[in-house]
Amino acid sequence: MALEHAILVSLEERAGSGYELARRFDRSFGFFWAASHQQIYRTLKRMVERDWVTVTDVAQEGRPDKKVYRVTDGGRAELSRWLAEPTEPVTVRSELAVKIRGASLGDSGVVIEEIARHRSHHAERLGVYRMIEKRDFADPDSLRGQRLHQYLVLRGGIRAEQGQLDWCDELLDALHRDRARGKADTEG
Amino acid sequence: MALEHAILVSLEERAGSGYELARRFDRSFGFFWAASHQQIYRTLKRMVERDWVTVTDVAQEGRPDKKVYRVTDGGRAELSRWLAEPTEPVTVRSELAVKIRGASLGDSGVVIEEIARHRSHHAERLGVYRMIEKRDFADPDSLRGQRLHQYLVLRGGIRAEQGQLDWCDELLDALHRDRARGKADTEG
DNA sequence: AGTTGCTATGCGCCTAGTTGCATAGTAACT
DNA sequence: AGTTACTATGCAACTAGGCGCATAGCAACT
Repeated sequence: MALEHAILVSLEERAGSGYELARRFDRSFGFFWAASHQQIYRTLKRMVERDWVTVTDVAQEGRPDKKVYRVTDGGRAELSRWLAEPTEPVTVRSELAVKIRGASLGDSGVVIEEIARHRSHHAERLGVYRMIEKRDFADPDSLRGQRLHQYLVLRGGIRAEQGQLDWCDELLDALHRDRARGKADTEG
Repeated sequence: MALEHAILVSLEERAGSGYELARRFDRSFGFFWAASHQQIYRTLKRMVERDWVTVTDVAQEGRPDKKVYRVTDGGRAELSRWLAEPTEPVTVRSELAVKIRGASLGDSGVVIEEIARHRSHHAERLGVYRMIEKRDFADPDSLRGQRLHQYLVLRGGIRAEQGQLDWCDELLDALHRDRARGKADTEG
């Protein structure tokens, strides 16, 4: 699993608390890896036990104390080990695809509505990603190192959302035409 | 979760045993939903308890007896209910993306090798899907109903694999150029 | 007689992840 | 004084899924 490793990467870039990590996972890191705060706190606890990170209590003004986590040498070693280890390519697991296969057996109208809902979702995500691309990475050819890597991950998100969006359009077009033909058959 | 619903859809199209379902999930259904035989047997057992399917022992010649599962009215009702229920769009969860972000902190060479490995994987899957598309769906405009839905799901698989492949190419190109620039800096 | 391979079913343990709930300080608004 | 919102942490129970292992009939080959 990669949540631990995603946390190691994030903490290497900048030390922080569980709460801060959760916010990072909501934003840039969450482009490709969602994690709830419960998961993050539990994982951090385990990582402390394994000596991959250390924790320091930090008093704050005007807000509750926080625990700042920092990567140890052991954590860096684990990250190197994991980077060199092959991982399985993602298996696509699409509930929407199951629903499309099920459309023959039920009301295809509700499936079409569902696809439209997914289309909106992906269009919105894509809009956010495109905005970030334009705002933060105006000159991609000049990027290097960490900044380049951030850009490339964003590109992956853009490609994934664009792909889903295009598929939704293909689905809606084909299913609408199929319905129209079915109606013509009944009437004619 | 959709494994139960994927099984319902598959069994509605044709009744079968756990073993047969496992093979279907290895083939067409597995384009978008992988499931091990252990998972399928366990899920079928639960589905019998819920009266979504019935089971009949069938003696066979030259091979072990099998248990054939059939969808009940209750199962069909559940499938309808689920089809109408909104599902969350898939959150992309890419270990490869985590590794790219980690490349700044470790050996970018091993990350490039990993991307190349993923590229091969996606190229191979895409090849299989394209072959099926050409062989089984030569005239997509004429498709209707169940056959159309099968084709549309395959199209989703093609789009997903093509997207991953293109991203891998973009990654390899950018990371190679970044390395070459770094080398030029050291030498110059 | 032994091995390999396909068909066929299933259990037990573990990890990862989700859901719901609980606590608590501070600030700003009503 | 009460509500809402943000910061900050965490547990308990549950579900899904993966990994390893076990059993067993039959066929074909060695």
